[in-house]
Amino acid sequence: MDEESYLRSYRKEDYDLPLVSVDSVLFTYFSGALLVLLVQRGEHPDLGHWSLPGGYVDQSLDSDLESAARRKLREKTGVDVPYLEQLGAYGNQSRDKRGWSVTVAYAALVAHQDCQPGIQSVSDTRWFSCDEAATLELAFDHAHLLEAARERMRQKALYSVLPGYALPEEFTLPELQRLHEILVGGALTTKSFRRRIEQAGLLEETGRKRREGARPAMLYRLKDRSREHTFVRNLEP
Amino acid sequence: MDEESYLRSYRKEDYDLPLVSVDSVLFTYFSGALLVLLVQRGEHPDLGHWSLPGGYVDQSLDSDLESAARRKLREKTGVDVPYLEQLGAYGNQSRDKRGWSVTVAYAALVAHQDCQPGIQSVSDTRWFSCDEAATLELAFDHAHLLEAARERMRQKALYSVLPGYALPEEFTLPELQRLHEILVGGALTTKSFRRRIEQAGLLEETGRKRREGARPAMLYRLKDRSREHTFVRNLEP
DNA sequence: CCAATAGTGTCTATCAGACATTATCTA
DNA sequence: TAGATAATGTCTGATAGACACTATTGG
Repeated sequence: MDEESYLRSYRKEDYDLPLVSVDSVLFTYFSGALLVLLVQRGEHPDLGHWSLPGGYVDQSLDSDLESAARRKLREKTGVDVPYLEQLGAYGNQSRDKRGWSVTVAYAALVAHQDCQPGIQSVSDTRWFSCDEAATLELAFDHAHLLEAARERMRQKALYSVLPGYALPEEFTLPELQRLHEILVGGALTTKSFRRRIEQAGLLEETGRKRREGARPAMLYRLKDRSREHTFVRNLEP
Repeated sequence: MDEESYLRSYRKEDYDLPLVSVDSVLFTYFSGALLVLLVQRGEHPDLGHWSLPGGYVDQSLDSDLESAARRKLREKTGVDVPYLEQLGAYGNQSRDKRGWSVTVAYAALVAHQDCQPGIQSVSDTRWFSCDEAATLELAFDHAHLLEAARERMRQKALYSVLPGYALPEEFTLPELQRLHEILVGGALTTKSFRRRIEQAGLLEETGRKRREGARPAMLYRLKDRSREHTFVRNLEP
């Protein structure tokens, strides 16, 4: 039999396939806290529980896994997130009561202000402080995914400036440092934090300043290179 | 409707599900070269092409994704690999001619000698030098997965001693360094390489020595901590 | 002895941590 | 001016790179 006939005769229905979903842990930073977006489930299973934004891959809508994750986030936030990174696939026979299932998890970052309008229009969706979210009984294994995303971001905070994508386009260095400190779970030394960012040339001064404390702080923008840059040495945790 | 009735009435058949497979990039080191295990496809699609060891998740045999990957590797090598790490999920509508499909890719390491008997008993499976494999027309998107695994291992070689799992239980430091150098794609400085391994206490002397060149080299074993340890600073690429 | 590979001593360069200091604002 | 936050200067410490050196083998 040649390949063409094989493909014509191939019937997916003959196989018992796992369910496939995508789920995203979308973080943002707002008024001094790390927030994560949760959606209240309106359907079984785990009806009423809070869960990560996500759902089944739709073969007609999604050309690949990342598009599926982006689509789900767009449906809940109204915007395309500026940073999305795959965490990994989690699949086993027990994580979904409906049967053997696989979810492909993503970690994502967005500026709070950019998606506030979109979120407020969807009543089942809201930001939780990350700490509070960790205490909730999330649907499926989403507590585990949240934990994994949190740990991934902690690492990123030690060797990159990626967390900056959770801030508005213009932000101050003290702001960025506080965000990194929350992710890392401890204080960072200002001097080291700033020195390496400057030396690597990852930020662009806007020229403007903003006052939060006493002295106004310079506003910066992420340069495109920031997305890929990693420092060869980690900061102390 | 309560959850129980929902689950009773839920029929997976009502949904169009993607195909789900696992594929592993199994590396080893033998006589100065990095090798990767390939399997010649005996079925459509891509009949006759070389491919990564893997296949569909079997819901009755596999309790989770990693078990599925381990099972497939066991079928081809006869052994349980000592190191297996998820690379990520790759899913889209075009990677498999049979339709929308997802593969969960793993990178794995094994000592060449440990699985030689198992491999020689399976005629469709053999080691290729990694460089040669990269030039083949592999099935599906396996060339891409191989590339991703290679890059992941390159990084590991810069900040860990994980590549050691591709060596026999007892190995010499020059051997380990040569392996790291192949992964990194360039020379490493012996002094730095050895110093950091010693300082972190990642290896255990066996007391025995082995001669390859002139002076015999001390034999070492990986300590368990090696699996998790990462250096805070990368070696120069 | 030489050639070859294994392994070390030691200096320098780089970059993070510590911590004092200066700068710029409000009240 | 005091108090607060922003930002920098400068020293120290850790660790990687460079490179010369010693060690151990066979021929």
